[in-house]
Parts: sequence; structure tokens; C-alpha cells
Amino acid sequence: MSTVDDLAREPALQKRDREATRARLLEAARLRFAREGYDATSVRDIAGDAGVDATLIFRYFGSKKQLFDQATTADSPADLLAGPPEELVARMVRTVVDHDWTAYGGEHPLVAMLRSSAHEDTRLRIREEVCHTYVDALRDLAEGEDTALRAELLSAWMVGIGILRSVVATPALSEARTSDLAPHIATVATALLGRPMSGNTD
Amino acid sequence: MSTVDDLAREPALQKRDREATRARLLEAARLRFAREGYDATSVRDIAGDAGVDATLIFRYFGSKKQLFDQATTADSPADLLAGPPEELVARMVRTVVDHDWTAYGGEHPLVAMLRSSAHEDTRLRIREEVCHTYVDALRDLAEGEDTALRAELLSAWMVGIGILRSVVATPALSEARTSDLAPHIATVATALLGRPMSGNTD
DNA sequence: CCTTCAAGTCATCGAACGCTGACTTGTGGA
DNA sequence: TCCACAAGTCAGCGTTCGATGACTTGAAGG
Repeated sequence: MSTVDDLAREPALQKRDREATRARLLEAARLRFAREGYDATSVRDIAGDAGVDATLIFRYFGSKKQLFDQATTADSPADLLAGPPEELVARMVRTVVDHDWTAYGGEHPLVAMLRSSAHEDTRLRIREEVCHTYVDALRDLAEGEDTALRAELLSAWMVGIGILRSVVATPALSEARTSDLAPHIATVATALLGRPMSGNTD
Repeated sequence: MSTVDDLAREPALQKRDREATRARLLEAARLRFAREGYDATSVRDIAGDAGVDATLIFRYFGSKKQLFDQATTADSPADLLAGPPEELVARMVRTVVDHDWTAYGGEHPLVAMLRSSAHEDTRLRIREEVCHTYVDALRDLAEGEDTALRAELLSAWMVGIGILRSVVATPALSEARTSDLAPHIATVATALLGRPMSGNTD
């Protein structure tokens, strides 16, 4: 029956805290939506995980759909453009392979959102994210002609890596870290972008 | 008001044909499940598309789940191993890019099934298919060490291409045909497998 | 024509869904 | 101490879901 620790933790335990409850709902929603998809997740599931009444979801977020939108709006990803250009692809692969995405059930948010891609809205948001965050940056880097296609082909590779690691869970890729992939990242990125690329991030 | 044509088509119009009705239900289910995923599809939707009563689904298939399993069990894919080994990757890409998958909503069945990957059963079946049909064949072809990882990386690329073409619908890849991709297929496959590979299929 | 039996329909079940409005409860300020 | 108000709960709405069993319909054989 310690006191200092409990007091220190009290903010987490304290009841009737609107913001804390809202945050717990968001966290539970993020995990459920990522693991099971939009349709297979019920508002009662989420509220149960958060330990509150399901009504609060509608009070705080308006509807299940709006909760989904807020829960799956990615927290600002570390700026991929910061750092040497020749390491861009390695940095991208790192966000898929090494980043801690436990809040999204262990998968990159984009991969998790694919599970809810039956809905057009979700597909639109995935497209925006893939094009703006990945394809555009890669196209700027590519040399020669056909840069759009080659940037998309490289983006496809990284999306595919995310899928095979988590959804499909093939044996070798599931276990791999960025360092294991480094030489292959270098050769594929170099081949597709038409300029020397590194497989390591520093 | 032709007669010969109508007579020729009569088998399609004829009523009270158990096998024909079963086939129509399977076809409608395939399309709905592929486009909208398992959870977003109701048995009433499927029966409506097929123009029959929803009860027949349970009579003919037992349950919604069993209908899903039968509808998404891929029709035997053309044998990928038939043909020159150096064209294997090009043949695989062809099944993703050029093959007519209108029965699955225009996507490769594996990509369509990802939309139902919230359920563990579906994930298991996707894994089986990816590993047995793609990874194994590619690993047998790879030279040197790390063959499993490199085979999976190449599989990831093709899965990613399927995703970006349909679900994400990025501009350049959506329009591309295998012939547009041929040079890139050749370089990436050659780099990852460690042996010369072709981007064309003949 | 009329019986027969499979093919197909209808009415409905219980459970779960998203969502609402009225209610209760805890807490901070007077 | 007590009040006011926000935080949280409760009962239940209308709908849709997968699934069932009793019913109707239509075509083939005698």
C-alpha cells in the first residue's frame, strides 16, 4: 500500500476526467479498428475496452464513423524528408519494419486501415497518405523518365512488405529488421530510382 | 425477337434450376465479398444480386461463412511453373496486372480477400496461398543465401502492386500493363533473385 | 389431368447493431 | 454543508443481421 506511487499515478486512475476518458476511448478504438476493421468492431466493444459506457462515444465523437476518423488519423509521422536523400527509402522501410506501432496492433497504420478498405472514404484517405507521403517524395528523387511509375512501384514494395509482415505473416519477413533488409533495400531502390541509394539510415 | 439466340440462351433464363441458382449465388457472393469484404456484405445483398430468396443460401451452402469459403476458393490458377523459369516473375505479375478478374471485382482474389482479413481464417488462407503459390516457387529459383527472405521480398512487391493498383488506385500503376512494367520487373527480379530474369512472358 | 417432390418463398425468431433522451452520481466552488 | 453542473449510466428505440421451419409453386411422369 504505497502512497507516493499511487499519488504519482493518480492522474491515470482519477475518475470523471473528460479528456482522459476521451483519450482512453481513442486508444481503444485505434487498437480495435486496426486489429478487426471497422465493420467487425462495435461501439460496445470499444467502450468495454476503455471501461466506460458506450454512450460516451456519441457524446464525445458524434458517431462511430467520426470516432474511426479521429482514431485512424495518423499521429504526425517523423518527417521522412529530414536526413540524407539517399537514405529516404531506408527511412521509409524503417517506419514499416522497426517503428513501434503497438497502438495500432503492431502494424503500420496504413496496413491496419486496409482492413477497413471496404468503405470508399477509407480508401480515399489511404490513397492521399500513400501518394503524398511516399510516392511524391520518391518521384522527386527518381532520375530519368517514367518517374511516377517507378515511384509507385517502390511504394508498392513497401506496402507489400508491411502486408506480408503482419497480415500474411510470412516466416522470414515477420522476423526481419531493417538491418536484415539493408542490402536488398539498397539494390532495389537503386535499380528503381536510377541513382545510388543506401539501405541503412545512418 | 430472334428465336435461335433466345433458344441458345434459354439455359440461362430457365427457372427452378438448382445448379444454375447455386452458381448465380456463388457469382454474386464472389463479387460482393471481393468489393465490400465479409462483414459489410449481408446474405440479403447477395441473394438480391442473384435474384433469389436469401433462404437458399443456407439451404445450398449451410451458412454465410461457408458460402464465403466456397466463393473465395480460387479457381485453379494457370500453372505458374509452366514455361521458362526466367519468366516466372513476369508470369506472376501478369496474373496480377493483366488477368481478367472481373468476377472478383477487378482485383486479384488475394487482394480482394485482404478486405476480409479481420478474420483469422481468412488470414490463414491468404498465408497458405501466398507461401505455396508464390514464395515457394521463387525461393526455388533464388541463388545464394537468404533465399527465403528474398523470395518473400519479391512476393511482397507483387502483393503491393496489386494493392496500389486497386485498393489505393495510384494513378500510374492503375493504368499500367505488364508490358509497361517489363523493364522494371526484369531489374528488380534479377537483383533480388541473384540470377538473370526476364520482364516479358514470351 | 393430377399427383409428387424438389425448388423457391414467407413469416419470423433472437441477438446485435448504432444511436437517443432521461436519469444518476461525483466533484469543485460558494 | 449544500448546490450546480459536468461526467457518466441506464433503459430502450428502430433497424438489420444470420438463421430456421412451415409454407407455396411449378415442372416432370404416369
